[in-house]
Amino acid sequence: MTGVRCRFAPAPSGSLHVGNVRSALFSWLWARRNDGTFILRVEDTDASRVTEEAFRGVLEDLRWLGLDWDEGPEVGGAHGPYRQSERLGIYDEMVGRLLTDGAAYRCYCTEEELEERRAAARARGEPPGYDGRCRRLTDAERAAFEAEGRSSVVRFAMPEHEWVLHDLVKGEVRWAASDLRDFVLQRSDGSPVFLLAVAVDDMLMEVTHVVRGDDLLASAPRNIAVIAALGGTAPAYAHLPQVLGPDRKPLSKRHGSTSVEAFREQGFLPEALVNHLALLGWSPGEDREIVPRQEMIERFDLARVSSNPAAFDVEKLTWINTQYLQGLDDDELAARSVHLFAAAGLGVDPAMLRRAMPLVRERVRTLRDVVDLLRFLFSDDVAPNDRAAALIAGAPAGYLKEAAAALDALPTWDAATIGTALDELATGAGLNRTKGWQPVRAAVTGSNVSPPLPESMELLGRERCLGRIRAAAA
RNA sequence: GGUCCCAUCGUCUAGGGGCCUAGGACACCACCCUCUCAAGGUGGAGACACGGGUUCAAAUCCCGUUGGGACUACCA
Repeated sequence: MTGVRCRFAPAPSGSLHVGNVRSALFSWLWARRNDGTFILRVEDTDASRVTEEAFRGVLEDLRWLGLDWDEGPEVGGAHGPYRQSERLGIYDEMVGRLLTDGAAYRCYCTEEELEERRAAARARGEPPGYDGRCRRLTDAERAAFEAEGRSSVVRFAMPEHEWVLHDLVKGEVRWAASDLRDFVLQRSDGSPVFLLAVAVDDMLMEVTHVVRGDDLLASAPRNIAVIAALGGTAPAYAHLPQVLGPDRKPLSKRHGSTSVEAFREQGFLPEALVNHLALLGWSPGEDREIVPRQEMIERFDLARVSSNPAAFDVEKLTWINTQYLQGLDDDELAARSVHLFAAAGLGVDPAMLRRAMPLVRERVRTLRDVVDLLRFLFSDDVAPNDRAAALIAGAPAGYLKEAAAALDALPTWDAATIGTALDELATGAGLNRTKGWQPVRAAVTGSNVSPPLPESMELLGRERCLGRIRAAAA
């Protein structure tokens, strides 16, 4: 008896969008939860649109998210190959079997004819699917079409009875026989259609649980029928509700930056993204929100997955991200930020970056915030932003010049000493700490917002601080 | 149009007949803390779509209405 086998079968369209990732995650969680096998299968039969780069993007995203696969591209497995483009021969063979068994038939209807009859059926208020005409062709008629040189597709002869699916999250779903019409398995150019490939692969790969979006719910009975016709055992199905965008429309390219890549570039941690996605349609119970991976695996249960759609909430993701960010130690936080500094065109001194971590940890929501907050350390271009310029302009006459002199005279350069000096300076000018420190902050960092000032200045070094303050004073 | 799916605070959810004058989280508001910004703390506002049933009792079960969504291809 084989254990639980789950799969994720994305079309390689570049970076995965988070709705797909949620499906991948739940499938992965179910496999892990049951000490089962997680399979990655790439649905790349639509060769025209698939690039090697898009394929790599999918693998990269999954790895970044920590959704490791036991069978699939680059890791192999006993049920390969795992790219549908490499399985074309298998689909051919299966179509042949279906044809000889009479479970499928050649259909010679042209697109125009189909369209016409569809429109007519619809006008009569009947289900618009294929009417089954070629299913009943006589040998003579078939021969005539062949002689005529008509091209043909292979259609599946859908058994005419009611279909019942016991979906793991939707419960019992029924379809009347009349609603499930004969569908195309193989196009006239010989290429397999999704419905065929999925069924064949799930069967051959011995998948036990198909966890996917509920936009595929209606294709379940077709998948099952094909597998049955092939003599296989159909897997159990769990159709997940859609992930919605802020406008409550299914999340799609229309919502712009919803790709894993985009979130990574915006400075989100994979564990935060995973955590948020896990909470969409599933709840760990006990009012838990932050759920570490291991615990997520232990608590996950398809039976507890909700069947109503959930909207992806960047605000909540951001909050979750800060929770994880605060849990990172200095080395990790620094290491995870480095690539974003590079992306921002900033070269970093690793030691200095590392020392700055305690200053920013509790004031960043994304890794990009780390870059924004620390930019002044790694770039001497600190032209003040508008608010900073206003602070500098609003300082008492000669205030910054005085500050430079006082700081220059300090016996030692450490946060405590700097802080005391700044306070004395402020009191001398009749200002409170807030008012007194802000102009200095603006001069040193170019911004009205920064990590704690004395500590920041210690890190920056006396010379660079003085240079900036004098420049601002001028 | 047909078939199917879905319906608790703005959002994610807990809830699976009495424990609910509906709990938690994000966001929001106020206050506290405070060198800016955050983080943190305290408090606040905020929901069972509607209408019928069933039942001693319904957010929870059933039906309908309304509203969303999916599918309805030689797309996946």
